[in-house]
Amino acid sequence: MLYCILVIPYLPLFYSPPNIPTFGAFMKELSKNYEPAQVEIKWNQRWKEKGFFNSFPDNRKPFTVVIPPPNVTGVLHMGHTLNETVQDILVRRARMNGFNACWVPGSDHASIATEAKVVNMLRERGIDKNSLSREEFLQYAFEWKEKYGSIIYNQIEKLGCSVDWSRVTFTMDADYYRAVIKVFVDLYNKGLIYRGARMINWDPAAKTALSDEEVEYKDLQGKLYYIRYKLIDESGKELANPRTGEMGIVIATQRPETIMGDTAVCVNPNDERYAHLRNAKAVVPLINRSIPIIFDEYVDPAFGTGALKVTPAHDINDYNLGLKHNLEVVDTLNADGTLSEAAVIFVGEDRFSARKKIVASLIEKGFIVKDEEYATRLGYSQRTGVVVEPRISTQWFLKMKPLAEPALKAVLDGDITIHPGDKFLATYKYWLENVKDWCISRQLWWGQQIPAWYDDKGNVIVAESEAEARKNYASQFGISNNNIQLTRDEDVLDTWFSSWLWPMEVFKGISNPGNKDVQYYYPGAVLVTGQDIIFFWVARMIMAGLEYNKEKPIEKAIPFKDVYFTGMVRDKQGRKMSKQLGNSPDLLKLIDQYGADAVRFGIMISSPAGNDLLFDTASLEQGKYFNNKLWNALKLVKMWEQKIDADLPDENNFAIRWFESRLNEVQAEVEKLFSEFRLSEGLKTIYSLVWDDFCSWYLEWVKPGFEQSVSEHVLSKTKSFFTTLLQWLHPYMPFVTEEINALLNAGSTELCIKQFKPAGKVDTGVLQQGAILKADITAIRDARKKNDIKNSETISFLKNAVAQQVYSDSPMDALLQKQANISVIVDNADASVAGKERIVVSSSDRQFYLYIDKKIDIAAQRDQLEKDLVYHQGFLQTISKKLSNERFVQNARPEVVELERKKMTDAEARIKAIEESLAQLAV
RNA sequence: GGGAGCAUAGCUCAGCUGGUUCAGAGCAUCUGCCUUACAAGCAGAGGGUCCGCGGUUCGAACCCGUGUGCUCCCA
Repeated sequence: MLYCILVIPYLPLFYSPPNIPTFGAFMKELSKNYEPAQVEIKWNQRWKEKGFFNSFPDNRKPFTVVIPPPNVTGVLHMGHTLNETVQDILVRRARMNGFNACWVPGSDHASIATEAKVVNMLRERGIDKNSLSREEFLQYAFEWKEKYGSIIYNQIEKLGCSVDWSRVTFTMDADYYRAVIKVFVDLYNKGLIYRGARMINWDPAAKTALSDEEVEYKDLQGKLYYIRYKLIDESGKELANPRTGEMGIVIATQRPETIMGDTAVCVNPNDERYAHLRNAKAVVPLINRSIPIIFDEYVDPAFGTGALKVTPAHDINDYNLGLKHNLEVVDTLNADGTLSEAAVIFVGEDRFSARKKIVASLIEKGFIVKDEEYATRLGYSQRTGVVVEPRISTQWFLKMKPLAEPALKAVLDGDITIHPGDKFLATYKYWLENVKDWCISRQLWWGQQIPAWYDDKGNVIVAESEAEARKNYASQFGISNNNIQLTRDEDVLDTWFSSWLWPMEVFKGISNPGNKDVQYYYPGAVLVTGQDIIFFWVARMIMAGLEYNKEKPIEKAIPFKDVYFTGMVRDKQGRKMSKQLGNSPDLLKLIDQYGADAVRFGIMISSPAGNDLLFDTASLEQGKYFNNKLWNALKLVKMWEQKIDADLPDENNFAIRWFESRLNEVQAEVEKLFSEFRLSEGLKTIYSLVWDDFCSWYLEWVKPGFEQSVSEHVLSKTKSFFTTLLQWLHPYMPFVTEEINALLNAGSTELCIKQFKPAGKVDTGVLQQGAILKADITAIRDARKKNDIKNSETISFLKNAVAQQVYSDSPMDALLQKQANISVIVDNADASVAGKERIVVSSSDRQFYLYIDKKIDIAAQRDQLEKDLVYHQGFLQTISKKLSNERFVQNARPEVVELERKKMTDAEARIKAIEESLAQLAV
């Protein structure tokens, strides 16, 4: 016994005949499971060597996509992964559809975020930014960019993105820089850019202005302090309220630390409580400054005490009141958020600690009447996370109205289509209709320096270079060039002021207008981006595109034809991915673990257009399993190559005709889904076609029995079907498909450039037959399972008349027998049936009888059949009720009525069949 | 405060112009299988008051109103 057990497993190795590889040998050639790591490196190299993704203008139609340039500050997160995957799918598909596809990669200098990181890096190295010159600082910043930019580019490549690396662009490249400056000067000369003092959002950590869009509001619980201000009349005598006898006036504020900036107290002119205050003055507590009482209907008498302290330097509404009433502006804060000299007390103290101290001394001196909890809202800097400080400052602005109007029109007229439109069109429209001027200056060094020069009197000259500025200044002011002292504006431009030129300037459309590339590639086909930057970026690109291509027809002026918004990637629990939560996975680790194709699959399968997706590695696992399924199908087909028998009769014609029609049918479906940008559904459709139709049905149908041969025709057809499936799948999963294709069809064209063929004809007849066959096989397998008949067990078999009719097609009949493992066909009179139990299997109106030796549970069968009968009778009843309803027959569309009639006859046939079966059971 | 969206199986979601072989998919669950491509697999199964209420209609997951719960955007 022991001897046998030890020896038998080794026998096949010794006895394998020559020339026919054993399964063992075969396994050596093709690994047990698909192993992505080496395959991905290999194909990335080969694609690059052959330059498949480098695009040059030619006479094909272009398909241009510009990557939303990731910030150089870090690494790609899952949101990028989704974006890049979607773009790659569209670009690869276009390339395979005859377009000259060009996908331009690049990155964004992200001024605030990057500068903050560089400053931190310097601090860690013990260098203070303020000790550096601008040029020195920029050198460090470029060093940073080289390091992190390359990390991002590496990730893009690892993911399999088919970008044209020869066109990689960075928003601080020399040409790009010139383009931004050129646009600034141009818009200034057109009167669209102006400089003005405004209340702006100030980031005290980054010490820069922010645009409205860079501020995020959070609800929180604040405190409202009621503070009593002393009142005095013109002679300096303290005033009491004549009606109540109360001294002074009580004011409610959330920000007691700003009282030193108060320059008035405002009350409503109709508020009788304060009618006695004309010509009176209030005295600011702690610093004893007297300020006027002003009267304005802006104040709501019902809110708080009906008296408002006015601090023009620190609140936009107060600022406007100040303008109206000609108030002094006292700015009590420094740029870094500490109290300034103007505050008189607590100078140099941070605003939040100053608040505590001021509250303490107000309490101590008896100024605070009470405090109460108050639900409020604070603005936070999107970049540094600190509370934004409203601040009066001189900044550069871009007038938006004239730019917004055409940008809105282009979308409303359908020149640009937003996907999914129902969701984001309204948002886009609302923003553009209510757009405010764009604050474009930033108090930073990392970015394009504003090309404005000032003389000592504050006169400003805007020009593309200092030389030109001097020349213009000289001619404007009549001074000889040599005597001019000009200083350049210290500030740089908002990052979005450079990235709004992206679709043009990646082709040097601004720095070298009308060049061959921009003429060919502009406008882009589709822009893929996150919905969160619809205002920051998308709307502004449309504005820039229209502004700088005014002479062209609209379809040539827009920066892209379609905009596809992806949703946000959240974690399994639906939380946003963030560094603080640590719930954002490392892309490279995921690729190591699952393979790039599986990552792409996982993120796409769970990503309905425009909806947020909950990222779960379970879907990546599904992708990995799918890779493996493809790999194993390859192994099966490769094995058949060793088993060809040219003389074999072709009995698999039915399976081949059926699958061919399925392919053509699904191709049309997939094309429609793509035209609607429903990429996730497209993948699902192909996935199920591969796994279910191809692997579970077709391959099983044509698979030769153990140690049997396969015909040349079946093999070549199967390979061609498989290749087509790989080709469709390629845009989603480029590596595994390319690899399998190469192994399946040695020396063939690479999939990434192989052109799609138009869909062939669909034979609906054979599709219907296939559906019937599948249903019947499943029904018989189910019956076997329910009656505990092993698949290997031989059964005798009889069909009713309807089934006999359906299975008069003999190849189809052969497949039914093969797949249901039926070996003996009997007729009613057959002697072999005598004494056997009979199981009734009904599938629609077809009935199959299985004869077996063992006892079966007739009662259970009867129960099941009776349940079916009741259901179908009920069904029939509702349909006949519907059809006997005159209003239905009159109002419904004819084809609907026809369908109902068909349903009725089908139900009748089904009921008849079930009744027959029940009668048979009774025998 | 203003606006938009969502609610369907245990989970994540499809469900196009309203038409009971239309309540569906994937994952998860249960059952049986190591069948020479695949146990990362095969074969089968169960599972839902389509958020509540009212209305329109011959007919509602789908249209309208309303309530509840959640999400996002803007101030």
